[in-house]
Amino acid sequence: MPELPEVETTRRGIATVMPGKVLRALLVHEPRMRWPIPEHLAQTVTNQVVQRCERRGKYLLIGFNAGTMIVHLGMSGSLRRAPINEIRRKHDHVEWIFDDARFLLHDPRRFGAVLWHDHRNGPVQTHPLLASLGVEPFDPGFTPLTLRQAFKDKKQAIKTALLAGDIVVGVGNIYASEALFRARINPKTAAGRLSLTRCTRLHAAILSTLSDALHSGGSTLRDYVNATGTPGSYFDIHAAVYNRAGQPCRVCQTPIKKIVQGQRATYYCPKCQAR
DNA sequence: CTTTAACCCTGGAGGC
DNA sequence: TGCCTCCAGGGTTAAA
Repeated sequence: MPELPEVETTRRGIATVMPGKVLRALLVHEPRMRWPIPEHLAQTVTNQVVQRCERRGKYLLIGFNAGTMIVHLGMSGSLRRAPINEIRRKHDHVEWIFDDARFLLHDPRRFGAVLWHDHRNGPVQTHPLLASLGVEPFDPGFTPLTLRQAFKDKKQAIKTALLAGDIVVGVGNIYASEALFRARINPKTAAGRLSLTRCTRLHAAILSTLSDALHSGGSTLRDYVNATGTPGSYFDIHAAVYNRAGQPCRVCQTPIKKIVQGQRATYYCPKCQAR
């Protein structure tokens, strides 16, 4: 469910509530996530004050004085505020309980994670899961040259290289296809063959795609929180190519193609993205 | 070192 | 209805 825009929207949601508050309880109803939720996590954080709510890539970082909770939403996760007395539903695996607020981690597929990084082991950024992540797309350090340098000598297809997250984070499967369409670059092009000109186009396309999606992501998340029925979905977003196989390109009417790269679906216009 | 593929898991959609 | 297969927005890990 979450790509970077929804994770960032989630972060903003918890950041307006959690910091400065005492976490009264952490209820772990299902510890079997991507990795087991540490057994002693609840007692470690109970009655500790949340200092900050940050994000690195698609990881949410809930900071305490003693350490940082690392939360990932995986493919199907959401972290939403819920009324204190609302009945917990199926797949609501973890609860954060404050005096006047409550948050539920809901994750049917359990690809998500809740981990703990003790600050005695150094800054959270040195955690193995975070240490080799690429630059944040909205960081000023992310430039066309970042891409050109990182792609240099790579034989990997550009789509796969983008998705790997070790060059720039936050470009998920939907937005990898969307950004390449905006940049008019064929997803199969070897990363190392991209000129600086095309890296500049791709850089701008990544920023505009993510920034557009951030607004949509925010609205789908609000729908999700308020939903009594089905949550908002990224499939509702006006995608140029994603999930549009066989349908006419919005620019040239050529049917959109679907291929598989690295076991993930890629969509592109064979005419607009000829190479 | 780079690149590829298997795998973790549930549920929804569509075919029969 | 039911049963089956396929597919899904992520990312780590082992193997080639």
